[in-house]
Amino acid sequence: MDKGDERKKQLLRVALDVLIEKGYYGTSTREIARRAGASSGLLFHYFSNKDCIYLELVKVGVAEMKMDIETAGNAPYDSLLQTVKNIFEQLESNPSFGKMFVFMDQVQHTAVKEKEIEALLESADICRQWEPVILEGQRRGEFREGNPHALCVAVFGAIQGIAQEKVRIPDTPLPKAEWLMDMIVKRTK
Amino acid sequence: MDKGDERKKQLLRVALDVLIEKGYYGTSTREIARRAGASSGLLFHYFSNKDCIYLELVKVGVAEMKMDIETAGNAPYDSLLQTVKNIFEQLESNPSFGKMFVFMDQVQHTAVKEKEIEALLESADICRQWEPVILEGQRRGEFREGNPHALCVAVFGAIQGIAQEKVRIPDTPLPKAEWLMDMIVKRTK
DNA sequence: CGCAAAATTAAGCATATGCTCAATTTTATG
DNA sequence: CATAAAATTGAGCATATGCTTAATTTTGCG
Repeated sequence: MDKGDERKKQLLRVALDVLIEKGYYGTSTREIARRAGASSGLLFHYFSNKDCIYLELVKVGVAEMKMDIETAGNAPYDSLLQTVKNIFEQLESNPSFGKMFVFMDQVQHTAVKEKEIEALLESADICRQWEPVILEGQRRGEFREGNPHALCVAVFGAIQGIAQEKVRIPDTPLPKAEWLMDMIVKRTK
Repeated sequence: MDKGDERKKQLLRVALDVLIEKGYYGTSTREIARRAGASSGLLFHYFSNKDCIYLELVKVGVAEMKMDIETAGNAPYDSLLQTVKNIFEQLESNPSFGKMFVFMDQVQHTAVKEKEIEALLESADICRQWEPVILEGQRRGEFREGNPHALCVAVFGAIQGIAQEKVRIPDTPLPKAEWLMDMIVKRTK
């Protein structure tokens, strides 16, 4: 039972809440400490500085955003549908998952001059992740023609926007994953 | 040529940029003034306090978000399609339009204890705006069945998320408006 | 118990912040 | 040009911030 490690995790949880509420620059180390029932000194005992807390959370966020699309041989439609379904399920059941969406979105619009953070964000150009599956779907003639990047933007943007709404108003009803898929499959009418 | 009014507008423009970059709490009145080539004193000559600048921008944002869907007798599909097309055209041609999207999204996740701001945000539950047209489309059998609120969330969330991506990476290719419509029209296959 | 390692605190420093105010410069107009 | 209104400045107060440091308490363990 590493008591110190528990405190650290707790401080990170609180930090995420405050960061979502007030943004990076508006989040004071004092408030994080106070809300966690600790002193400023203690916070700086566990984290060498404020940036370091932020960086740690961004790392978690990037990892969480990388939803592995099991393109392993599966049909592009099925694997994408399953991925979207997974995300929606997590949004319904796990509030901190949605929070991370909001946090990461905020991170991407916040100018923080930290080399390491910028590198992390580039490594996780989350939107483009979907491009290979979409290309494969187009090759097979299952997905509609058009700029594959634009198709990525459509489906990923939708997920992002829907997640934001869900966090803001938790009882928001989520659309069906199939509806989103209809944006990218080839029309038959 | 009201010189003072021009300054005020300029200060508001700069304030929007800084607010998007750093969030409400991280935006200092000094920085707004400095970036606008003015002194702190001048800023407080035009705005009685920081909240007042924020409020003014939120007002503009709320107004800009209320895209009037001309449901006037038009078929729901056509009027919705036209609305989405308009939004995408503005996103391509007018960068400040996209910025407002990002700003308003940030506003909705930022806890600022200002009665007036909360009231404004409620008055502009932007997502639900679309519900009447969607209901009419369902009544006519043109739109798919399902929770109309969820259909709103799908199409509005998508627009929101796409706008965010466009602001973050300006050369992002936008999806076609018709693709978004495919989320809500009744499938024929 | 004894005692070192770990957890925690409180005070404090240098700097940044929101905002005020008296004073100065610029502008417009008779 | 004169003069009042408008625009603008810069110093300054009270408070909040990031972070340090020396000191104190709590914890685990032989």
